[in-house]
Amino acid sequence: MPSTTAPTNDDSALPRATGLSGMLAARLATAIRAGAFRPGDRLPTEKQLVEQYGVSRAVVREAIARLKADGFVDTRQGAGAFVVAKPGMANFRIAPSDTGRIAPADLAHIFELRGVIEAGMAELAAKRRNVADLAALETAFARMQQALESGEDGASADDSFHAAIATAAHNPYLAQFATFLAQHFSATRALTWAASARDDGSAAAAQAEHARLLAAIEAGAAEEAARAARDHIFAAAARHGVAAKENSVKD
Amino acid sequence: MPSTTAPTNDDSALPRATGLSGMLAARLATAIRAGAFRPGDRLPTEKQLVEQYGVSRAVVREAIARLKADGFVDTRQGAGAFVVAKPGMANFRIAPSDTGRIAPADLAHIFELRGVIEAGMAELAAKRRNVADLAALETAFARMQQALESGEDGASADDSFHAAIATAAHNPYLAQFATFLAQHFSATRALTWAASARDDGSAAAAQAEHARLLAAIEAGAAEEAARAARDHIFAAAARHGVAAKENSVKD
DNA sequence: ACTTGTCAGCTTGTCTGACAAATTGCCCAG
DNA sequence: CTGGGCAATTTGTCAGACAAGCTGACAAGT
Repeated sequence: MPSTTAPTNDDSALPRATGLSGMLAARLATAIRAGAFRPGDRLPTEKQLVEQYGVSRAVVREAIARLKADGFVDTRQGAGAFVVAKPGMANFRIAPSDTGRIAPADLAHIFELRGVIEAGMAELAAKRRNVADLAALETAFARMQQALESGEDGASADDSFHAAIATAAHNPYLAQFATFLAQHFSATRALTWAASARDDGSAAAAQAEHARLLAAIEAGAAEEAARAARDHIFAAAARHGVAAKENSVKD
Repeated sequence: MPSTTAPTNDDSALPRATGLSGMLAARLATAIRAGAFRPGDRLPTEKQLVEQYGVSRAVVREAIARLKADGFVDTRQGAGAFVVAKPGMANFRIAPSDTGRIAPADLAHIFELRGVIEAGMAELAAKRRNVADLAALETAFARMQQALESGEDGASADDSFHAAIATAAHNPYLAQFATFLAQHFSATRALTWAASARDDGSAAAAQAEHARLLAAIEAGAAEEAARAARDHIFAAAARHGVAAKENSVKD
């Protein structure tokens, strides 16, 4: 077995997390998701975990604190740490905290979620935008246009454009969630505006979709804005090889 | 100033968190959000925090671990703890972790976000539902109908109905986010199906909206399903006194 | 027989002190 | 001026101890 860095076949081969406490937290989280601890069960005491994993109590406590922050367990002084009824529902994450990566097979679903959000946001933006919102939209659009013509990187202008739509929707929660989703697509946007993508027309196509979206918002056409935003997200997904799911009715 | 429970003017008046570490984490989180520490800044060392707040290093470390889990800071051994570029973007929360409560003024925005999600989900469900999905939808609808006629509590059937829509949309991320949002409205659903609401027709109205939504999904009418879902959420908001925001264009 | 009060053991929360590992800045030799 | 290396600083981990709170059993009383 000459392998030196490859993971071994024991169950300590799911690191991907930094430090002892991170690894222990990841192992406990996967154990909970795997069903080793049912909701309502009390997981081993700190002393037992110390003996079982050969680490200090500080590491165990920090690992459990992370599970607590992730909404997997809830601790009560004197009683113990208990698995909550609905694990992972305290906050919403895209990538599981134990792996830290997005499965490529799930990209289509995430694009779809983003399409729903962007469509709803564009619809509200078309209804509620004021003069300041329109000015911000046009400024970002002009910056993208200049980047497109000069061949520069328009990724930051792209961010500004979508952020301006979020602002124009006048719903902080919607905007926060949209930016939360958007940050997981920074690599995608970088690809769209990369110099290599200038030749195949990716950036130009994206800008055309932006123009349609901007026009709809300026005109106050809510439904057209929603369609334009969703088409834009789906086109972006297609540009990066993420196949949109079929919408056939099966009955 | 006879007030006894009103918050005092010192900065130690934001408990709502359990334990010393929780309070310290809340204070640091609010300090970061207030701008006392800019993104990229290094916050005080553990020793300084120990001296400043009069707690042990274990408490300080646990508080910082919480901020790290919430995505506010990032620690590097030997260097210190640094505020991340975009605080609070590692995961999505409805209620700020330092207060734990939802501001009533924000309820309208949250209802709107839920309306966007439920509409998009219903639209997808109308396109993709299969026979099993339809069976689950009709079962949940029948349970709600029976609860309505017998005067029982139909909250759990209501949950099942919306969960069936999420399943029929065939997008796990969309479903997870929908259930994540829905759990913040358990009190709302309980009110709808409470015995006191049976007389004013709240439950009957909700069930009528459910019927329209179910019919649209069964017919595969995507846009009608989206409208029905959104109207249902907005009607639910109106039933609980949350005024929907005006949609007038201001330019 | 049932209730109630007490208590001992266990578990988490906090404190203290120490050492290991990693980073940073500075000094100094070249 | 440049580069290496050293020392101070800082986070990560370990170990032991006590405080605070919970649980179950047991004894006393009704």
